Amino acid sequence: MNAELTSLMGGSQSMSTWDYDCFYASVFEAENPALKSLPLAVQQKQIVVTCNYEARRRGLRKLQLIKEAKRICPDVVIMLGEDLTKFRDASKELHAFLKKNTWGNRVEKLGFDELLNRHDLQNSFFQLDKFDPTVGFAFDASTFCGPTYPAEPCPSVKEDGEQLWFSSLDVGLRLGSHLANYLRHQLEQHTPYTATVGISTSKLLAKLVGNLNKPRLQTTLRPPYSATDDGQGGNVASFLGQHEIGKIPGIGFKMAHRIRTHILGREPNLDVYEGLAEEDNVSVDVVRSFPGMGPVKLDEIFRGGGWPKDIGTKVWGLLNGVDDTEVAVGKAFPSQISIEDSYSQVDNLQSVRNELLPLTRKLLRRMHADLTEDEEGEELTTGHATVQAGRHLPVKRKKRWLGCPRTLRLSTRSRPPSLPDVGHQLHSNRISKSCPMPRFVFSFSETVEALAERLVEDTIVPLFRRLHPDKSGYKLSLINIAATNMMECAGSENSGVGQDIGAMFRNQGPRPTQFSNLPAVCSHRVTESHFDNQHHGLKHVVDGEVDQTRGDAAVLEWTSDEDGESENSATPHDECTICGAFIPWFAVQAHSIYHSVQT
DNA sequence: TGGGGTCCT
DNA sequence: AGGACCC
Repeated sequence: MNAELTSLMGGSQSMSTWDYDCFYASVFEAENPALKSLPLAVQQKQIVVTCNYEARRRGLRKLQLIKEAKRICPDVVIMLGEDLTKFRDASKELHAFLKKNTWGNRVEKLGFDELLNRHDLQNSFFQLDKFDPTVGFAFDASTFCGPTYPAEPCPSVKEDGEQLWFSSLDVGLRLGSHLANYLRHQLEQHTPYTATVGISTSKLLAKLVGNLNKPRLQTTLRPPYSATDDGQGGNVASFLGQHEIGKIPGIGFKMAHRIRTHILGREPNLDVYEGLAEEDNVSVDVVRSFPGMGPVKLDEIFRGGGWPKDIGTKVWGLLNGVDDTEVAVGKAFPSQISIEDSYSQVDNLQSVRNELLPLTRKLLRRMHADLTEDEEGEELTTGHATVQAGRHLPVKRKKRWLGCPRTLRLSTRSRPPSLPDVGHQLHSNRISKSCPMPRFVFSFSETVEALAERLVEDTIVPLFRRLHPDKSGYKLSLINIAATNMMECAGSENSGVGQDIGAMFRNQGPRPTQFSNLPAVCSHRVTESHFDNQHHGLKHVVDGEVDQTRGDAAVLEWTSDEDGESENSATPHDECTICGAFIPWFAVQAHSIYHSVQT
């Protein structure tokens, strides 16, 4: 394996990004399944923040004006989604689902509907026992599961008997694709939600490749990633190169604008409504091959923008498919909680007070929901432990703070003077003031209602006066209250690296009952017709009726090691000295752990 | 154009 | 305290 490849793999082999399909709309559909067959849009103020696929089929889009949506699709069903509570709750459930199936708590959240999951193939349970399919799950390691980019392997590779790149990268990605498929089906079985997944070796690549097959499918970026010796370009370069520069995660509106301006030699025409004009598109390929382009040039392009010091190097890396950022460990609580609302016009102190009170109540409720736990919380998380704790019933539920915000921040946005402004809405207009979070808000003995009133009068109104010293003259279009500067409270658990091995054993594989229809050993390969891309939105699970063609049994069939794989296999296997099963290298460690806890 | 979040300077 | 980025 060459050094470039090692760098692309980042040592982590494989990871996936999970994107829950039209998330807000799915939450409403989960509440009321009758909505599934109707065009459904979720509204915040004047816009459609998301809509289901039936609505998209009829021409609706995300971030469309409500007016426009109603014009295009008069019978659209509209749900109000300004209160995020139910979405946040659903998001937590989905995070918990993936976390319990992942070693080392390597599940990072990006917003409410996106997760990054670092696969841990050393510890994941594949093919643990060839004769007992209930341990782990079986799969055909000679194929990728589900759609890939490119769809077919490079022809030149097949001719090449040596298959230089047929390495741990291949194995890791194949495995990643099967693991993702397994987990997607688990998700669909156990929750009302569906997800779209991208599998690759970095956040950058996994996120982008996941966009290729959108609802309810997965896509894996195939090797070879880097250029091979015979001059074939790698798939990373060909895949990334086609993307418009602003589509690359990490290159936002401002940086994309600077790059386009430099490449085009003029300001792009930015129609805020139509997006970027076709002739102003600048692809990654064009940027990368622009004369003199490199980290130094990029630093020059970004000079004076207040970006981090090493931004040129970082962006050059992204353009070349290099993203070394680790999947973060899932945090026990957020590092900031904020509540905001927008208004047509708030212009006097009494209206401000009227708006501050409900916002503050919501903030305090959120602090209780997200930053506290029951004193005996961890003992009560599983049914098993509940029985043991039952001896002490009735249990006194004492709450305690897990995290403690030390700062309170008030932000406002003023309505811009109503100039028929052709200029872009580049600056956000928000201003803020902060102060220490008063201690009394952490009291468990007073009601949220009482605490909120006190907080508004004692703390937030004074903050507001500092923020807007002039008695009048402000026209607020937004107020935001935030609890920030979060500190971990003493005594909270150190949610370190994968401690509950027992729980992982219980969760890594399907329950035995799910395999009750399976023969103990299946020796045929998974056929094409089993893959999701063959049903492409045709078959769905309808209200509790499970579509058998999508179940574990159909998708996760076994391929025996000895026939297809052994002679030309690039996947090393070891024979287990205890049970005699052939174990791929990546599962050896997990397999031995399996034996060690089996007794 | 919403109601959230992250990290960096 | 603000500004970039993300969804």
